[in-house]
Amino acid sequence: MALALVDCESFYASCERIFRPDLKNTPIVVLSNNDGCVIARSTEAKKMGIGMGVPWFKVKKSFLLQGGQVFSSNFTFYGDMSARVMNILEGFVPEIEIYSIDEAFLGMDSLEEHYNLYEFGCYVRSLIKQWTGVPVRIGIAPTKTLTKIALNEAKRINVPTKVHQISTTKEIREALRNTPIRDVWGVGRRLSEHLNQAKISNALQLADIDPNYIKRKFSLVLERTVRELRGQRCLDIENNVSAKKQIVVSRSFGNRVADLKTLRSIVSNFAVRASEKLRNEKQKCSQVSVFVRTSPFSNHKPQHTGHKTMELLNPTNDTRDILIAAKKALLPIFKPGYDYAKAGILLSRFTNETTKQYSLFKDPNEPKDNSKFMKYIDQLNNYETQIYFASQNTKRWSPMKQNMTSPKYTTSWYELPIVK
DNA sequence: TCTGGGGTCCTAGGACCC
DNA sequence: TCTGGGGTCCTAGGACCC
Repeated sequence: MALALVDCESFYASCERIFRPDLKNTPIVVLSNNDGCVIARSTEAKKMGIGMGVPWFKVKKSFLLQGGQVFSSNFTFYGDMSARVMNILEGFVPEIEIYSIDEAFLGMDSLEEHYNLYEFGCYVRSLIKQWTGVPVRIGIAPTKTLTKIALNEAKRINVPTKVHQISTTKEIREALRNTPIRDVWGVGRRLSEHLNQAKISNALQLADIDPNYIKRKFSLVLERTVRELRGQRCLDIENNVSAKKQIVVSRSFGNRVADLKTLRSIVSNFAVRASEKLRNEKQKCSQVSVFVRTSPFSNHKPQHTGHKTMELLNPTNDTRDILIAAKKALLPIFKPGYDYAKAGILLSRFTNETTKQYSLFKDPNEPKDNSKFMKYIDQLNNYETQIYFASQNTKRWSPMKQNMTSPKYTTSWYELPIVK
């Protein structure tokens, strides 16, 4: 019984290096929207002590002085590189779950009798490196939670191939003993605090507790984690991509926004984008929520957060309906006199696009289904034209600051790398 | 000055029913 | 003085993930 976890090393930072061989040993960090936080670090940057999620302004000076290279996030590019890696993996295994942009679980049960899994992992790793330039690490173990532990162990004992398998009880217990409780998949900040209070500080101690006791004292979720650590598979490979249950579009602003008019145009932009995503998913929603909030970090200033959910009588994915609902929701939560730092829209309560639920109180004047109109707009927007709705802010999508973005090397004809 | 964005699952407790 | 019991459904919020 074995699963594998393939994890792209420092993914965004590695992507930035692919078309910039001159940056081979240079420390690299990639920043979040607005160039706010550090969200990816190359090994060199990690060694310099740059933490995950630290505000960029706090480390900027020393990082750059030491010769570091910084990039704003270029998600279009990372998404494309991710698809290439996943594509290769799909060709090698019967079962795959793409877990995030830089991770995938592989089902290895059927390969086990024909292959040496460790060698198989090394082979896949070298192919991915050769074909995409992305370095990956592979952990192999009986359960998902243990594959994460295997990766941790590989790092601790510094496995040069970056591929590591733990399968015997001895290997597993040794790896568990060396994993701090906080590094266990499913144990976050709060849980690790509670567990530490109960004198449970490493994964082995957690694994040795009766799962039933854990369920009573903590939760069903942690019980599953314990069983997984003991080698009992509770989480399977989920290869049918299940439909989304909610869609969120939100941003922090580069500059604070205090007036309703500006805020409304920003929220309109979010609504338009969220509706596009919804149509892409072939779903309709019947709930639209909007939220706004001031910056929790400016605690000397008056704070306000507001959120409001609108129910729609008929499920829709028409931008016009969603825009109306979003603007209605914004009105009661906006209060003048506050400097807003972030806003967002959340669509939920999805139904399939093709099923139509008629309202008991159907308005006889309600227009006929005009989904063709939105399809047409989507088509236009996919090319060079850009159709806007009147309430949108057409100058900037959201008031964001970002100016260190690398080219869209692989997704734009105009930005293809040039070989000289 | 400057602190990300987008998701999932679980659960306690409220609303409601008979 | 004393004010049922048991069930379902829904939702907001918490915790976690990358």
